[in-house]
Amino acid sequence: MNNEQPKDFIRQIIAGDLAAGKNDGQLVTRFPPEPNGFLHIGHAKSICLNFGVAAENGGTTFLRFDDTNPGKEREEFVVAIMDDVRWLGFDWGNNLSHASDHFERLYEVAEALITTGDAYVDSLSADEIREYRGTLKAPGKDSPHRTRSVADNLDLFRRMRAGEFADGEHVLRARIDMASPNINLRDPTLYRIRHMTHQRTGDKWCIYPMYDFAHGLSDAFEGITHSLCTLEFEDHRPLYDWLLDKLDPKRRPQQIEFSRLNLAYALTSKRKLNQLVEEGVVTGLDDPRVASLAGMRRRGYPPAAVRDFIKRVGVTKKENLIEMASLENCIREQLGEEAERRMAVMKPLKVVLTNYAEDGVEELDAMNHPNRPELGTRAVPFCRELYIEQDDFMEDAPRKFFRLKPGGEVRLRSAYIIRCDEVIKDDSGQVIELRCSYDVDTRSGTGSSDRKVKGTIHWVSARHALAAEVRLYDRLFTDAEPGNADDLHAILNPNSLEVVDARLEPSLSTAAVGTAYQFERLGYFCVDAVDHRDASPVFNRIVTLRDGWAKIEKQALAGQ
RNA sequence: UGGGGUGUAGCCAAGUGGUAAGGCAGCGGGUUUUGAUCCCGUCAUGCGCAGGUUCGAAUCCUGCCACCCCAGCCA
Repeated sequence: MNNEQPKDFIRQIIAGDLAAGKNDGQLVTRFPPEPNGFLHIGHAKSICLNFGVAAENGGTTFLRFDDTNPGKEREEFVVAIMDDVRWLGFDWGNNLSHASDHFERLYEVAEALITTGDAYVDSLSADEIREYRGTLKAPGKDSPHRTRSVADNLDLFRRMRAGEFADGEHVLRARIDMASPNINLRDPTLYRIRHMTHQRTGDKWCIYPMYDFAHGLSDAFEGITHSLCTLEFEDHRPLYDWLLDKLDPKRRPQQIEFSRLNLAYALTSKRKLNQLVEEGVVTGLDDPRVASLAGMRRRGYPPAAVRDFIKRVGVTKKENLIEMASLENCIREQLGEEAERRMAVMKPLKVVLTNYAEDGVEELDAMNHPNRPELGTRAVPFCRELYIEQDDFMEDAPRKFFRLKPGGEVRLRSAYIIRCDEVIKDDSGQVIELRCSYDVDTRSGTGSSDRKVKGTIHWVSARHALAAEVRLYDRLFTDAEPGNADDLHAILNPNSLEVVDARLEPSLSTAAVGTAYQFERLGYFCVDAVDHRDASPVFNRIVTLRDGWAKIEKQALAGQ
């Protein structure tokens, strides 16, 4: 993995500002989520950008909760978001803030704007305000209340704060230009009345600042130098700057916009996700099949892989739609590097080695990582009865099938070469057991035989293996069409969760919880396992299942 | 002629007047104790289109086209 951070246009601007000594050579950024839901992969871009660019330049980053709209925001999301940011590997230190921390100061600025004639209380209804605003092509017209005196405005605004009015009766507006071609400048609303309990300030306030008012000012209060946000706020920048002009802070933050990250087929819509939860299709917003950061964490995605993905995607102002394959490559690459390997058989097929001693048991040395000997080895028990993967045996195998077939040979990973001598079936013709013989001279690592066979498969000892109920999550839930799925049920993959009765290598005991895990042969999918002995989760990590992903991807594409 | 943005390969993305980086995907080959990994090769006579300036243009100029965002008392 290349650790050099490419210089995108934002990093170039910042490097230039720093070199020019702007902001006294300081760099302060912020990641400002509204605590109204879980963070998803798209947020990772903003997190990595804001925290990343600050860390690279010795700057600091605030984690600021934009909690200006009570009723939509909850403490539970605040906690989840902090967990996610930490998981991604970033630390805000003491720089944790909330827009609500600034409510008093924001109110003071509002009064000051009233005093200078830059803001006024409007008493039009929401519908009337919309009408007066005009349209995209036609200018708006002044509200009849636009000319209220400073004294009246101040009086009304104070009474708004005091709770004398009902929701919607009045609103505080900036006095800018009702004919501006930029609709955001047509006297934007600064404060609205909301008789609601705020998750942090309780019932102290019944008027709440709007995003545009609170955000720019919070940036200024916190000494933010570079306020990085997404493209849809480009039209808000003139308003952001208008506010700063009025406030005239010693350090003036600069808003810079970049395009948000869109992951093809990833389901990130809050509405759809909540529907999945309500219908019990997923266990929650942190279900391993959901593209939330919490889901990815449970799924076993290494945070370093997500960071690498964000780095590869880059930062531009271009609308984008990143292919899932790009993310998957980062995950696979990171896991391939860091994950220790263990063997587990998802769909067991019994194998009996007819020439192996009845009571014989030996401990074979297996490498924990095929390319990193420094990660050591572990002992894997081997005996007369084994389990292999049902898929690793084919009775009528095509020419190019390299795994086990009648009369054929295959190597058992870290063990011996075996030959399939006899196939045993039940009454229905189902293969239930294979009688095989092993070649004692081919024990792994002995070098006593240079015999080579084309195929290698994984296995577990039937006597020692842990029986486990394993839930296989083979992919993230996706939209049938990027960002446009009306029928939620049409986008669900019925095979996205499969429960199998698996057999695990003994070293995958409860002690292995949290151990990165990977099957080598396949691509990857997520596994949740429950050890039957104590019913606790044994591991929850990525397994490769490349073919499965490829297949399903095609299915989703064909479904359009 | 509302305003603001963006166009480089299937998907991202460098490039800032000197002759199109890199990654993903794909394709071809080699190694391999899991058909994985790894390695090697290949993949834009071309930069939305059309003109123009220049010895030289993805980069500069002109005109056009396409797509995205904005009319919350959401963020």
